[in-house]
Amino acid sequence: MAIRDGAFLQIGEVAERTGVTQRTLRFYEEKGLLKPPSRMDGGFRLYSEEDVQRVEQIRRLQKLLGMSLAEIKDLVEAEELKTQIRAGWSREAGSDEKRSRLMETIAITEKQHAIIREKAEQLQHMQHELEGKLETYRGWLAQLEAAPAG
Amino acid sequence: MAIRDGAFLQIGEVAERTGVTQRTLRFYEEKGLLKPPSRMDGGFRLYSEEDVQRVEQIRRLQKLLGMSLAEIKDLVEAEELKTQIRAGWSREAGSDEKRSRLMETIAITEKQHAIIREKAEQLQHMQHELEGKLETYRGWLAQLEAAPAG
DNA sequence: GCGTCACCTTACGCGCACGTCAAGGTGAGA
DNA sequence: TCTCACCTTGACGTGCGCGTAAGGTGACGC
Repeated sequence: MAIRDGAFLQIGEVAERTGVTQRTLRFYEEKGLLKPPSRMDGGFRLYSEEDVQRVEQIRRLQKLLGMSLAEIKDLVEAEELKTQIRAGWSREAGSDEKRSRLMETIAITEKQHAIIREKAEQLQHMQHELEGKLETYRGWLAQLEAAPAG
Repeated sequence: MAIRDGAFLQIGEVAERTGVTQRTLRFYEEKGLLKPPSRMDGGFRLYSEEDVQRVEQIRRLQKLLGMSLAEIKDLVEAEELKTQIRAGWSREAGSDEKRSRLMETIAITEKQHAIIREKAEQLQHMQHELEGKLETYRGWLAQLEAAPAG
């Protein structure tokens, strides 16, 4: 039976939910894409829902953007930073530090945004190109239907 | 000195123009992504402008969509089919065959379109997500600027 | 106690997409 | 004819992203 200690998941469940293998989860951890999860006494990994979302994000970045894990690592490290900021947001040190951290976060997010925006634009370009081709082909087809002579 | 026999290019020039290595060009040929180019007497490969465009398309599909060369091969084979259709368009057999080929081409193009459309949509989703985050962060920053007390 | 099951680490293996020599042939000018 | 840049075909090497045992641990059920 699974453990369901509140919101913690074992590696098998995380694998099932995210569609990756356990090996992949350990691999991501090894490569620094996932922070080392907490453990049970026996050494079993205990993942949070946040970890699950991280995995899903990694997969999206892999499949949508074709990014390498090294590149993705940079991005998720940035995400980590954001989480840290939110965590210590209210109770922490001076507002100067908050401000500088926040600006860093914004800079990182803007970078991510720029990357995605560019790809999205290129994809839309390809999309429109294909739509044009399709119209052409359909035009030809219509001509054929209209003039059945060889 | 390069040869410039009309529109034919040696592998080195193609490499330079497309930004891939000569090895990569031979590799693509080996894998069936590029049709075997014509050759000089001595065996040197002679590429056409069309080949150059094919290479550029392959690279786009790789980088934008993160597709494997095997997947790309399917797509460019479809492109090849289209080219064949256009080549033998007027002088070839019955209009029935034309029609069926054309419909096949349309089906292939629609598939490509569907793939790209989906990716483009997902990317736009991510893009909007990031834009939302950015607004949030900028709001926080504004709050900080307004209330300088720790 | 014993089996089963889900997990653990360690470590070698694999497919992909090329990189990188090595050894030699080709083409055109001095 | 010589030279030299450019090309040829192997064939082995490399980095990435995992796959796949092999051997062991801890908790549960009988």
